[in-house]
Amino acid sequence: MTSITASFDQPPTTAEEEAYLYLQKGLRLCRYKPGDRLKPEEIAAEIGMSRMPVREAFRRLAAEGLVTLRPNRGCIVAGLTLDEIYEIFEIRSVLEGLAVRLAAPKMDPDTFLELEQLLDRMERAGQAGSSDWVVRHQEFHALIYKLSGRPKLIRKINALHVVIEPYMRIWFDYADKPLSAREEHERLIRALAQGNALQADQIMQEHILGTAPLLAEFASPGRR
Amino acid sequence: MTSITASFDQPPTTAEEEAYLYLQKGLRLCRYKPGDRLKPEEIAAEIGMSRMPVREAFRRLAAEGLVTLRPNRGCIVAGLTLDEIYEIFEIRSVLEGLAVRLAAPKMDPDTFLELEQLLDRMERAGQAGSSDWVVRHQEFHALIYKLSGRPKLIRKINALHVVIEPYMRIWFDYADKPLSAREEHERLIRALAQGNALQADQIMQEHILGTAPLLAEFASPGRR
DNA sequence: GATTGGATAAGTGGATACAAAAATCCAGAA
DNA sequence: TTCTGGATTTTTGTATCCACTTATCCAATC
Repeated sequence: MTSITASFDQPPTTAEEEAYLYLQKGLRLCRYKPGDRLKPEEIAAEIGMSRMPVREAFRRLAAEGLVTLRPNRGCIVAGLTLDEIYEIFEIRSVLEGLAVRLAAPKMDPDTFLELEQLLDRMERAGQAGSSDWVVRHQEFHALIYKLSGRPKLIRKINALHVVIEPYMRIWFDYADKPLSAREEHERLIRALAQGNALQADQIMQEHILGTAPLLAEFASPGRR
Repeated sequence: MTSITASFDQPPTTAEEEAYLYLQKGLRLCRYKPGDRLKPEEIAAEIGMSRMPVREAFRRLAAEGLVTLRPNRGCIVAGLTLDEIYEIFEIRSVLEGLAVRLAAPKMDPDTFLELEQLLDRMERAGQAGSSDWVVRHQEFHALIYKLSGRPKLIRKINALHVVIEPYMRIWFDYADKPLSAREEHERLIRALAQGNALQADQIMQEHILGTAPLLAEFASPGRR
């Protein structure tokens, strides 16, 4: 249905697009690790093109903060310090808080039902220990954000999610998240159903800032 | 001192960098208008390089939302609809609110003094009708944000400022801003001086959302 | 007069080539 | 052994070239 991360709907139309998606995927799946050097020639060979489109893809990724580009020094996978992870969570908290605040007045019974169903599926997936939980969780949040009707805001939120995905992945793999998150999610949709925008905002901010310390615990070893 | 917008400190080290700064400047100063088509060849000729670095600069600008890039259709200067301007102001309000909230605990007497001095200079520039007001105003805000100690947050705020600069420019030229803003600025630094983070956040959000309608008034005619 | 089809021009995307910069390697000296 | 300086290799930055897509223009047709 609605994916929180960028749409992979249509196949890439240009080589640059293909390179961009290929690299983004590699970064999100941790195929490339922080500090790794991405060599244009190598990557170009992997996907069967010349260095040029790859270089252009680098520029985009750099603008999104996924890699660092230094003149004559090539492209380095950007890592996040603990402070930076926290900072991104702070930013997320206000952006996603804003999104739910704006979504609250647009809540309708149909959407409420859909959200409850997603919660149920999350619950089941969580109990089964299925990785499906992550996907449903993203759908749950994406659905709410979409309600806000703010495309630019949603783009910014998604961009941040891509940046922290490698760190979230560590967390998802080890932490016992479904239990802790469940109650907050229910409080959230209840506030939304009541049209209590400020409370929903508040819950979302706590929801996000609450996960930051947990994540730091897993992200810290081996991080600069 | 501290400039709110990107640093023009050192001269560009690569042709791509030069193209990027050249284009960004052109966009900020409204030399290129929304809907204009930017032809790589033309621009490359203007600054004495080939199309390649210009194309790469386009990618960065596109990632920042300043231009739109469509396959085989070239590079179009992005315009903002009224809705999009509002949306950006909403995003700004929470981001800059967060920045002052985080700045509050780090406030010290020296900085307070510096802020007051900047307010005075703004006051004088405003009464003289000098465009200096805009620069001081940016310095004032930049100083507070810097206090927050959140580099990524500051970068995001600055990026948004670049996007709306052409619209702010219209507003600065016509509106009677110093009078309306003065009181809010004073309330802001008073809240900061008292370490009242939440109140400072609140004031900042109101400060930003309050200017949005004024700006829309000027931005609307002729905008799609 | 408006519309359509196709020739022509303009522009874009990508590969290759080449110069310049950085990284690497290795021999010789301390 | 460790450090240093320079030659070699690798990699990056940019220009140029070619193929292909899109835009423009003009004439033939309705």
